[in-house]
Order: sequence, then C-alpha cells, then structure tokens
Amino acid sequence: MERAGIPATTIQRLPLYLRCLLQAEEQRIPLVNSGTLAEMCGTNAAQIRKDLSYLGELGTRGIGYEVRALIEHISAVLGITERRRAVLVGFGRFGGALLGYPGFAERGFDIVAVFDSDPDKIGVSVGGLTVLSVDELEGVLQATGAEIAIMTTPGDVTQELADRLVRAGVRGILNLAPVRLVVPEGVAVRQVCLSTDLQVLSFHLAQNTL
Amino acid sequence: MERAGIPATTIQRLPLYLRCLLQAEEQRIPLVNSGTLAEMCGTNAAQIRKDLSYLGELGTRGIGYEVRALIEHISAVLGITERRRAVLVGFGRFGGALLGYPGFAERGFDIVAVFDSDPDKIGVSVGGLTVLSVDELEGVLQATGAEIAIMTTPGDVTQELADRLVRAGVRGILNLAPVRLVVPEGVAVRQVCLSTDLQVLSFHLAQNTL
DNA sequence: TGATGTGAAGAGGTTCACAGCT
DNA sequence: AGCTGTGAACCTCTTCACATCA
Repeated sequence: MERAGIPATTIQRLPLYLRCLLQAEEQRIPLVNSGTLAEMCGTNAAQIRKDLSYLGELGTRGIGYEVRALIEHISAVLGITERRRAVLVGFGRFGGALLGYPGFAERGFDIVAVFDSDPDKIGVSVGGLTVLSVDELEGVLQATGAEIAIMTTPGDVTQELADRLVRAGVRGILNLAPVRLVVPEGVAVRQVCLSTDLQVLSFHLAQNTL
Repeated sequence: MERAGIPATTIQRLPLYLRCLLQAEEQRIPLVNSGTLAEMCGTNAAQIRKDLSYLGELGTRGIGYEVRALIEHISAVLGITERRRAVLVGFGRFGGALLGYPGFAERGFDIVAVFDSDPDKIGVSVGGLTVLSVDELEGVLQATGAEIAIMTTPGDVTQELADRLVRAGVRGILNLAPVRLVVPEGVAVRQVCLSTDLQVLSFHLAQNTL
C-alpha cells in the first residue's frame, strides 16, 4: 500500500472525510461524488479528489465513490481497522472527563489503563478501570501493549513522564499539558492547547475591531 | 498598528512565543536573541526572526529582543492586553472540567456565564457562577458583552446554538463538539477534536510498522 | 455525458544567506 | 563582532482546467 508521500494536511482531513462518509452510510447513501462529499465536509471538490487520489484510484469516472469501499480504504490508511489501545496519564479534571467520553471507543480507541501519582486517586475505580500508580507505568504498558498515551498531567512532570512512556514503547502521544514535548524520531506528538486556541480567536476579534 | 498580512501560521505560533517569554521573564532574563528563543520554543532562529518581523522591528541588531517589550507587543497583537469575556455553552463532562481550569483566567480569559439545557443542571452553582438555561443566551450575552463562546454541546444541537450565539454578538467560537460549524464571514472558529488527533496518531503508528 | 484523476499554475510558508545596524 | 531584518530561493499545499475513462 502506497502510504508514504501523503501530505500531512491530507492526513489531517481524512478523519473528517471518514465522519461524513459514515454519516452518508447511515443515511443509506451508497455512492457519493466529490461535490456532495465536499459540501458535507465544508471543503471543495478539487481538494477531495486530490486527497483521495493519494490513497489510490478509489473512484469510478462518470460515477463517483462507493461509500462503503471508501470507508474501508480510509480506515486502512489511518490504521484503524483493528482497535488501538491507549493509556491515560493524569486523572485530574480533564483526565476524568476524557475517561467518560464514549467518542474514543466509538472510533476504535480503547483506554486500557489510567495512571496518576496522587495517592488519593490511586485505587479509585472508574468505568471498569482502576487508577494505577505511575510507578507501574512500564509494567502495565508492557502487559497491555498500548502504543498511544493521552497526557493530562501538570506541566512540570509531563516531559519526564513522556520520556518514560516512550522508553516503554509508546509511539504516539496526545498531549493536553501546556508543554512542548521533545520526543525521539519515530514518535508522533499531537499538542492540544485550548488557551492557545483562545488566543488565536482573540487575534481575530482584535482584527475585526480596527 | 500593522496587523494585516501576518500569516495565519505566524499567529498560531505567537501564543507559544508568549509562553516562553513569560517563562524567561520569570527567570529574570531581560534579553533574548532569536537563537535562544528558538531553542526554548523548539523551532529555529530564522522562523522566530521572520515571525517577529511581521509585528514590526522589535529587536536591536547585535543585541536581541527585550523580553518585557516583546511580551507587550505580542500581547497587543493577540488583543489580550485587556481581559476578554467568554461564555461556556454545555455543562457536561468537558464543560465542567473546563470551568475548573485556571489556565484561561491566567491568560486573560474570563468565563462569565455557563449555559445548559438540562433542567437538572440549570441552577447548579459552580465556581462563582450559576448554570443558566440556554433560553437566556441572548439576554446574558447582551448584558455581559462576551464575544467568545466555548462550546461543549452534543453534536446535533451545536450548529443551531452557534447560529444563536453569532446572532447575539459572538465572533469567536472554540468548538469541542465533533461538528463542522458553518458561520458567517467575520466569525472565527477553532475546532478541537481529540478523536481526530488520535486518528492522526494512529496513521503515524501504522506508518512505522511497515 | 459526467465525474474522476492529474499535470500545471498559483498561493502560502519556510529556510537560506547576507546586507545593514549597533 | 554580533544579531536582526529581509529579499530570494525553495518547498509544500491548494486550486484550476482538462484529458481520461466508464
């Protein structure tokens, strides 16, 4: 499968396409063309065709794209045909909220362990899981084979924990802590920072008040 | 002030620069050059200089940038010299977690109202605020003059609520609901979707297992 | 005929390399 | 001498326009 050479921006749009296609499938729509899919996604037809062309020749000229087949293809490229295991590090406000979020499981991601360093939280059981001590990080990661970590830890310990996670086999980190992580080659990091987003919004507000 | 013509990517990096500069100031560092700032931010010196040059000639050749002055400038461009008011729409798992998050206030964003449609939640008081009915949206927005909305609502009602928010004067939306919002010209939207981020991470995992 | 797939043109950002100040 | 500010080269992504094929 020709996966290399797909632009990063295309990859970031695939989950959106997937969501729209699943929606179409629910409505029993068997076929879409680039125009209608673009409308569903809020993009343009050329973008859709170009993006999908990177995954192979998935459409039929004069007809369009078969919804089910396209879902399969995109899922395969995103590597979510099998379920993926993730651990949650940090059981605070955000950590707790994320654990209860059904969206992860719906999209094929299973949270298989939760860690914290606060003795008051360790042992708490929630959603079928028990909060574990971060001391057990390495052992549990080995046992579960989880490859993804979602971090909602205080800023000052995040890099250190990330290092341990990587050493223990994690190769993808979704970081909600307001810290720029440094990770070795081959490990992917997605940084989420709501404060940053608010500041970008603020810029736009300031712009429009000239 | 020459704000137009600043690349969108530059704007998105300014909050990061700001964070690093505040950190430098805390360490009583009065002056930085593009090299050291780049290291703190995990970028390169050329990027820093180019970005800052869009804001004006803020440095001194042969010397570098004065930390305090740079903080002021970036804050001004981001429009966060005055505090900004935001409302939270949706008091569920995420909404509750966000309300307790001190990071917003620290960066100049005050959450001035919380809305929900669930009768069981309306009236609950939390962090000095009382959860209000979404029926009161328009009135409260007018009264508070909030320009930003943070949405953590169920997907199916989000667009509709966003329309009402925009009509009531909101011009920046931070959307945590897994829905692509359609908004009129002049309204800025930042979409946050953790599931999307996980799927992008999954792609990278799949890549490295070839 | 109708929609895809794609080379080519265009736009937007990043990196380079050096002129220009202090 | 040292570091900024910036034109120019380079690269990446988006949009266009059309050849291509069912």
